[in-house]
Amino acid sequence: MEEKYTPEAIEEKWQKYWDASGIFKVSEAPEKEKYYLLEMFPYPSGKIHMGHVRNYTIGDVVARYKRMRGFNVLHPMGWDAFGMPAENAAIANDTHPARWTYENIDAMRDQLKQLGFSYDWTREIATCRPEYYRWEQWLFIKMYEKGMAYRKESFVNWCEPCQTVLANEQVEAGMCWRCGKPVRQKKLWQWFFRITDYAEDLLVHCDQLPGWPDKVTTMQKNWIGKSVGAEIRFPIENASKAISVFTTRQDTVFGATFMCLAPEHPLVVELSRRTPQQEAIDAFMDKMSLQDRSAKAVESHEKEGVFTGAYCINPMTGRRMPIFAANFALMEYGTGAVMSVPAHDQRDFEFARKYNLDIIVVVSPEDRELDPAAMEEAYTGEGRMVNSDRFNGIPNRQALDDIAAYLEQEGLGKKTVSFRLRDWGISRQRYWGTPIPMIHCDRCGILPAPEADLPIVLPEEAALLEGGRSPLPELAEFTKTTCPGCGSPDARRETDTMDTFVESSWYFERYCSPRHEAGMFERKAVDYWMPVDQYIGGVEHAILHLLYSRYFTRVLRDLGLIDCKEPFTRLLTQGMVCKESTACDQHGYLFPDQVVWKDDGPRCSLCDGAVTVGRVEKMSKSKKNVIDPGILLHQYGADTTRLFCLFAAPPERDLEWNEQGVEGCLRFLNRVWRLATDWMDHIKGTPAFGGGPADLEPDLRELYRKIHETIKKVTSDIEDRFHFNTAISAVMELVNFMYGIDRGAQSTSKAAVMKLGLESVILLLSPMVPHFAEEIWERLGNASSILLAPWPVYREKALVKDEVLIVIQVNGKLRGKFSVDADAGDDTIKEMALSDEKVQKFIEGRPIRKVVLVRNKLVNIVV
RNA sequence: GCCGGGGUGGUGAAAUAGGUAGACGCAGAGGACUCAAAAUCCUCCGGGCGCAAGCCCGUGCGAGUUCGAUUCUCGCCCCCGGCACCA
Repeated sequence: MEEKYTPEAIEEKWQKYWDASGIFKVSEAPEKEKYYLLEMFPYPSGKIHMGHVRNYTIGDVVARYKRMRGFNVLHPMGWDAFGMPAENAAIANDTHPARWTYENIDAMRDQLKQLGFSYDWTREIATCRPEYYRWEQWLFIKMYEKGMAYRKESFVNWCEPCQTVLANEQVEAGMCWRCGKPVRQKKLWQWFFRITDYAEDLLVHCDQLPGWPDKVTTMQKNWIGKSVGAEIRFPIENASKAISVFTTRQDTVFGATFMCLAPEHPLVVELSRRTPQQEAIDAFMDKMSLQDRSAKAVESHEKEGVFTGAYCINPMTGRRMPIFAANFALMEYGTGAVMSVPAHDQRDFEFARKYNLDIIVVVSPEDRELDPAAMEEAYTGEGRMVNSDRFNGIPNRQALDDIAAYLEQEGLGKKTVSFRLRDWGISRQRYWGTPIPMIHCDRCGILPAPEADLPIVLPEEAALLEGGRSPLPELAEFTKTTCPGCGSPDARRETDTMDTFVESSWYFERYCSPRHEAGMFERKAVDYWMPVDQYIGGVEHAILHLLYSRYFTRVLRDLGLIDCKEPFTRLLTQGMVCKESTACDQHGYLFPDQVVWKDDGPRCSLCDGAVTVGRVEKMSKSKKNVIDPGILLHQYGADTTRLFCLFAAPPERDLEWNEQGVEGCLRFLNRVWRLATDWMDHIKGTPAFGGGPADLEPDLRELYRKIHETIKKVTSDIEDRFHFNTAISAVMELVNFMYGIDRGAQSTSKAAVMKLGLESVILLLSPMVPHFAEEIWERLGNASSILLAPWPVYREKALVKDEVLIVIQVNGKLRGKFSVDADAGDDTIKEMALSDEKVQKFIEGRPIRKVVLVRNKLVNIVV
């Protein structure tokens, strides 16, 4: 083994071998323990980016590791292939979404293969293929039949000039990103999934996902947002109707002095008719239709409202309460109406001050008296009830229950729970998505397409219309159909397509039997593989994708299609890949290779102008702070690229890209290569040392222990917490140690221990740098692939140390250290610490108050 | 704004259950090898004071709990992710 490490040749060789041997192809093997490892599938945007490389490298290490531990590992890959970017690219490059998507998939598959990932490529899926979405349509119909899918009116961003619905992303500062004109809120009939039926269940099981990071379950719980309170009816003055509100503060109902309705609330317009406020309300509604109504925007807007001209009656006090339309009230939450208690709610307080509305204190703190006129903010703390008739004097916490019970008893309201979670709107007025398999008939209404007609194929050759409009509504060959109810030839197909989150909510189940044609999946395959044992992906999906997937898994279970309830047993959310951005005055943002780093600072390679270095942020095309993995692969090879992704930071942390760090990784691989080369002749025929420490002379015993310590460290770093960076560090330490072993004086035992060391290094690194490991493994004389070798095990006996290092502190500060026999008694250690020369100096003349002893670690002397 | 996370040397990071802060890399400095360079190998590398032994300071900022805090608690500052039609 003389020659240099040449990644290109080695990587191609082993990729071919893996491919030809079909070693990553798996099937159900009930006698073997299964392990389903899944990484979030990519959107086929054109090229692999560093975020993908990182995500899939992490996954591949775990997959290969588990395989070496004897598991039957399912590790599939596919494409989240529907979505808006294909439409945007089609418009920008005068191509077609389907063509663009399929070309991207081919390019990206090649890149993934170059990285040497251990996928079972025979299971590849693309969600834009009819074979896939056919079952999504089938499921939609099942859900419709069970009442889990329904239609209601809701708002969309509408651009009048483009005649299109816009995604939130396509609205920039209230304007359309294509034509720059204002965007309006428009009401449309749309399809929804009744996810709120599962709100409680999804919430409760957040606490039964021990393999998930707490931060993710916390975010999900907050997203579901359960609150316990009461629904109270406020009769409208001079009308037979009442306004229903949801509140968690029914204890403050005696302090409610006005009512706020969401602008979208149907009563707003109704109540203002034929009142002097009619015009003001119309103007307000006009303004609101131009305002961004997302929660984010609503929270940050200046609170404003308009009197509707109508009043309602506080059912507890009989007080006349003006009814307002207010921009901070959300139609989607509770009932879309808020009983306003300005004394005890900050938002209501600000609103009352602004519009000069009455403030009545009903909860009084123990330590002071509240004066409504002098208050500077709402009092939201606890206290005793005042101005609340029969409830006066009791603690407000108790009043929560008492008042709820009273309301119920008097028929004025009832105890209830409310969720922040809303039903999942899945309708998209877009072309590049799964057609919703419904049919509109003038006579029969809305009916599902007959199952035999599935899939309802998206016409792939259709072209987008101007402004990015979906061609489907105007495509007669698509829309024209026969009504399955009455046979009328004038029925029309639904032209909305589904949210792409729908495809990604069940793809992990489809992977279990991806070519199954008789149903969504083959029962025995899903039963064997599901749930996913380890799911890995970006933290940006912590809420929506994961919640929708959990929901879908419940739906499938309730439809009797699968057994499993939670789809992902363990979850790892990885951080983003970041890099500083660079820009020059003339050319704006610059790609990293457009910047020349000179002595007087960075310069633009195009104009030689000065370059400003921006902050480190997520790699994105728009900021041009991207590293093309393709170039990296070419320059350093897959193994070095993979190693750097793993070494630079632990997975959950953001990773800052640094070119020099990559070179360090290549250097390390070269170092291992050289170590193997240097020792090859000595160790090739020798079996790895299998004895115990007692069989070795002291200097080899140390190497022997180091090897076992490394195996233990690497194993627990991978198994328990996926901290590959520290695992790699540990191997580096072992390699550094092995470099210190003298090659001059040879002995059989030395060769045997070195063989053990080198084999361990290669085996421990093999999930991370698989091509490199295969090559050295082969050169060490092994006839079969390293993939078939078992993961190394450490011996507890090998780790035992004769002596331990004890640190001495005086008042918590480090003052000395000494070595002692591992089995020395506490008193001996204390004595040794106290008699230490340096320590003496610090305790001299001061009485010893306490001596703290931590076994095998430290002695702290308190004086 | 709300929810969640993060902040440690010149730099990426480590310290797994409150116990030696900075492992392992990168960059840098010095040396060896070389005609020379590259590669490689060896040594040094948080700040201040000191000839030295050593002492003091130091994990975003301020307080607290503790014999002992990067780690726990409270308050603040800055950065990042999500906020329902980007995926």
